[in-house]
Amino acid sequence: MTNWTFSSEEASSLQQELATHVERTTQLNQVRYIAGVDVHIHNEVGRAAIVVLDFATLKPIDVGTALRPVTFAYKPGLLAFREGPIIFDAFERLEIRPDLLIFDGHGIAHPRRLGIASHLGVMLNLPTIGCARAPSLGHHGNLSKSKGSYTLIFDESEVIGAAVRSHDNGKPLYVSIGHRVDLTDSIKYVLACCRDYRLPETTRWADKIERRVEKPKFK
DNA sequence: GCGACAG
DNA sequence: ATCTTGTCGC
Repeated sequence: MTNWTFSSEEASSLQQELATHVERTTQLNQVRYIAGVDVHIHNEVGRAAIVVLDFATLKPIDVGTALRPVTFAYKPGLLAFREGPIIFDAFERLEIRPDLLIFDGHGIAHPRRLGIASHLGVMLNLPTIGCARAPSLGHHGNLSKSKGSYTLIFDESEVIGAAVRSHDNGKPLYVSIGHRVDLTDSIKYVLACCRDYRLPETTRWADKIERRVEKPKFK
């Protein structure tokens, strides 16, 4: 399951098949635990982290990490095949199962409507949101500079996501449905997690944190 | 043929 | 993803 050895053509057709299983309506009861997912790759060695937060307080309560070489080269539209396997490794190390996961990448805002958030959402059978820092497909109008504003992204006549201002005067985030969440809720949960978001401060703190693959203790 | 299409 | 500098808001 985590040994993905596909050609680009096979990967692409698998996406078309999996895309038929994506559900674009919200099926969330209560979100008690929400998780952020990201992968860092250096010299073809990947490090993945899934941080589970208590949604009420946004305090971290669990983390799953993984370290392994990546094999699939990056190709636009096929990010899930590069980062997916190591994300599964990290997910298996979680002790607390999140109700909702936010990915660093697109959901249905994707050529075959199956970005990494949708792909992993279907495979994990969990609600997911795509939250990318750069747009992929589609076009959108202007959005105001104030935090919380957003504008829909269209591909032809289809709404595939929204450009969302997560903080005043900052670069927008590109939010899209991953799986089992509608766009309105996707935007809502992303903004809720950006409650005190400030990129420069986040970066400064991140620089001070020693990279580690051991599981921190929260108790 | 050219451009676009996360990380 | 990466790299660098300047600018602005709080």
